Amino acid sequence: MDDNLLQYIRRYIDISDSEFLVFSSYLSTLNLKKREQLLRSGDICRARYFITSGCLRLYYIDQKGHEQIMHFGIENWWLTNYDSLLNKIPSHLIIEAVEKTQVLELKEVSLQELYRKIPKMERFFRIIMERTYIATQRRIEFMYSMSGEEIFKGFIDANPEFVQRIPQYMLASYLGITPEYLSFLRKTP
Amino acid sequence: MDDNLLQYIRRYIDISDSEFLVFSSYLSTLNLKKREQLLRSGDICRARYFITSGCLRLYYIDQKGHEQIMHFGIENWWLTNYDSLLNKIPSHLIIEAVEKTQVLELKEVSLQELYRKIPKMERFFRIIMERTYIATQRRIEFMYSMSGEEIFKGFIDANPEFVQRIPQYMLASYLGITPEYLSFLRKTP
DNA sequence: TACTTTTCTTAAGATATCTTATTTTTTTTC
DNA sequence: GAAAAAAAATAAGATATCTTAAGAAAAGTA
Repeated sequence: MDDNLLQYIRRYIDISDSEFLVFSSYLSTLNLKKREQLLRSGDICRARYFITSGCLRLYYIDQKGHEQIMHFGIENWWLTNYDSLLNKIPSHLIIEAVEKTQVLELKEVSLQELYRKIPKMERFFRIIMERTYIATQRRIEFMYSMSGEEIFKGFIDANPEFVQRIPQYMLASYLGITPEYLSFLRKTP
Repeated sequence: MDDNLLQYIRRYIDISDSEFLVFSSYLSTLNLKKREQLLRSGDICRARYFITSGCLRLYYIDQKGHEQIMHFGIENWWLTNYDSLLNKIPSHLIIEAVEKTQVLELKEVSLQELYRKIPKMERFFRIIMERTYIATQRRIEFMYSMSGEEIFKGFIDANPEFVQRIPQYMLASYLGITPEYLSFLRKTP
């Protein structure tokens, strides 16, 4: 379990076994049932979550009462509400398990302490942030330039296995179309 | 000029005058005329740009030949194509001056050297990245939950002075609507 | 000042996407 | 394994937004 994480970290920085042990000591494992929430609307987010198995979604409820999914997170992704976490403001985003999910929790206070103990973790999280940002940029570009139909077809082509894993109405929300329209698009060849 | 930058950096990290001098030595000042390009389509992006005055836009040309503006940058913002910069791939995004603009150029190779000399710059750019990401997240959320009309009205309410500064067709592109539709929305009360 | 280029407006017709409502299918729960 | 709940499909009508095309206004240039 933690071995997977070690490999993941070593993709980005050199870290000794002993340093990794220190890092690990700051993490706690959480097991979530389907639909269990890690972050509730109104609460201030206090931690980052590294997903070891399963799938999370980050979403909010809009004025019309509809769920809007901003992100999904799967194995080997970090997920949190950065705005709430770093600016210490109540979250209107919800983090919830789409399926049975296991995460490693890294509390933000612990992380600040960790930065002091092992300064190179600063580098690690810089790199993670850069990569997260790039992924988001690509997504914006994708959604800017295409119609709903192209977004939908492009997404299932690029992520066929993931599409199988989540309910269709969640995919629709993530892609920014209604479930009915998605259903309509599925039919058309 | 550089004093403004120093203040800006000290908002996020403690940095001594001498450390700042080292940092400054890695920067070069560039002056751009309106429409001059900092990054051309097809080139690999090699630097980050800190805008000291003026306005840049980051955009691409879509399949239909239309400009799609992903971002604007104004005073005290960093702008670059992170995907091209960090993954060393040719950029299809263009960075161009909307008006007469002055930037400080920080080459990526220099930055890697700087991280070694002054490790706390690692922290600085981590924080900048986090803030940049949060700004983008907020924007996605904004655009997800609203119609074109609401996006437009919300944006001019939030950024009245900026709206004055750029041509309307650029604003339309940034907001993801056609200039004709924007023009139509402006009339309706 | 006049000329050229760029930007903005207007309006009619076209279309992508949403709404609402109903039915069918699949999944969950007891 | 039956009942209940959740998810998906279907379809008709409504609407937000785009397309196209032309003319007006503004800005840049000689």
